[in-house]
Amino acid sequence: MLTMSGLGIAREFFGLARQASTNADLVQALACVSDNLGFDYFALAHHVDFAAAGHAAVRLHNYPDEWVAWFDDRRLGVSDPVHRASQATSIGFTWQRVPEMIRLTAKDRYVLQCARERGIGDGFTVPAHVPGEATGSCSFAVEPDRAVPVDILPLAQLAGAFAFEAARRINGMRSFDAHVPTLTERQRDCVLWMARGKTDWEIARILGLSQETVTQHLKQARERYDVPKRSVLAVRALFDGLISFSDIFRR
Amino acid sequence: MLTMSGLGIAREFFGLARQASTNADLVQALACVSDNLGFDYFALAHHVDFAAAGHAAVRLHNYPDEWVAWFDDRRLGVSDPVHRASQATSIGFTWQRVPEMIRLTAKDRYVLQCARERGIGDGFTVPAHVPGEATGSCSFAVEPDRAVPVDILPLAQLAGAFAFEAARRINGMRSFDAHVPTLTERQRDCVLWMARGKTDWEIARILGLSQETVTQHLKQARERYDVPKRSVLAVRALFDGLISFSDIFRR
DNA sequence: ACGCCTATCCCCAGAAATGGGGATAGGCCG
DNA sequence: CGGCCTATCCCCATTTCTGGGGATAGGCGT
Repeated sequence: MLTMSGLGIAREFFGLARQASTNADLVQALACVSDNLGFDYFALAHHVDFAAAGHAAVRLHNYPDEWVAWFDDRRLGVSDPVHRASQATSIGFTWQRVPEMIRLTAKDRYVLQCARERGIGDGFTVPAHVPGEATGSCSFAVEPDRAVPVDILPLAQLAGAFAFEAARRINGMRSFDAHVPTLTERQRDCVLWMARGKTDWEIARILGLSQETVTQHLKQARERYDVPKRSVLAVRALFDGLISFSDIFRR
Repeated sequence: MLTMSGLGIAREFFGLARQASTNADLVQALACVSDNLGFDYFALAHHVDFAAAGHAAVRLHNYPDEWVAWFDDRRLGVSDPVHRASQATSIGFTWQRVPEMIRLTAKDRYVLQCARERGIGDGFTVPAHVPGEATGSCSFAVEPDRAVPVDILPLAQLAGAFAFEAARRINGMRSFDAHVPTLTERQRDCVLWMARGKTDWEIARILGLSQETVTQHLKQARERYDVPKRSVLAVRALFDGLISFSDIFRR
């Protein structure tokens, strides 16, 4: 449809992706950019067992039905070698490089071989990960007899990243009805140390309080969030940004 | 506008970043691209308390010394609002959008104000996250009286992403010791229901297992992640993308 | 001064989780 | 085939958490 070249393709795609308000819009935009960049297929997906958790995950693609059925039958969403490799890098990679990135098992090689037999040759995958959300990626692929257009890979990198973010926006990955309880400083401190795996007694030592006081703070924090267990308290506190993964993992 | 000169800048930078074998090389390349894109500053960093965990983290920048000293004094590596916001998205964002992305505290506003007073105005931050590694980002900033060059932000997005990956390569972040444990299907199921606040007994009812089996699955999951408490297990499973907030909150 | 929030401390009983030790059965892979 | 992983079940003792009930003290605003 559109004749685009170089960054013109990119500019056009960003406009489409930004305006897309439905997954159908995004599929159309991806099909367009994928075609213009010289690819045969695109696939934007969360790395989940799609059959089991379909409603919470996004998957947009124009892969052959036969391949998708085969993929889902074997529940490859999380164990697919390309998906696994995409968890080892922050930018896009061609599938030729997968063996350098992860240890391929016999099963992985079998998966790649089967993909080839079903029309999927080489490809380029842009990983996308947001802490607290399912890992995902946006891939562009060519048929077995064709080569990945290496010259435009930076553009594919951009398109993949923008497309994934558009998918997050469209599918409300971050939307959340307000009602965010406020915790006191001490309650937050206790929640943070709790999320780090400390017992009430240990938190008491760390903060210089009595064990009873820490228990009380966490009890009140649970009450404010109206959750029954500290594991949910940690999750909710993370989701609301009360504490962050960096907070928890820093030493 | 995305101009041919913009594309030229990008091409040149990718070459430099790919060839860079030391952090000094990368700093030089970043300074060059930052300048050419119309920014005054760049900062590529892991979101950690740099003073405390400097050896394991990367930080390359050309910020004013005064600002960095102020930043480190307050250990803002993890709580800096821009860093926190970068954990809520998969692509770059201008700092003006931070208030839409996270809840700003009074302290956050103070931090942003102080940055302004120390020569840092608006900016554009590209998040970079690899499961199992510290979150990080690559930012480009302008002085308070200048505007972020919005037209070239896609190029900044690309440059930031490539620069971060180059930093990972140069600093050997691709170590396999940051392993993400694999859980079995059942273990994952149990972790998910646990993160939703269910007791072992309840999970057993839900999954049609005995309470002992659920206890066992969660025990083994904790062992694989080498964590002592289910709250940490929930946090780690979230961080690694094994389960997601959408999984937990969907009903 | 009074109400409200916060932080701190205390007690108790019962439920739940943790950390050991086991066993059986099926599937997959070399 | 024999070893390894997985899923399922079971027992035990101890620790930890949860959900009730309290108390004292300071700060803050009206």
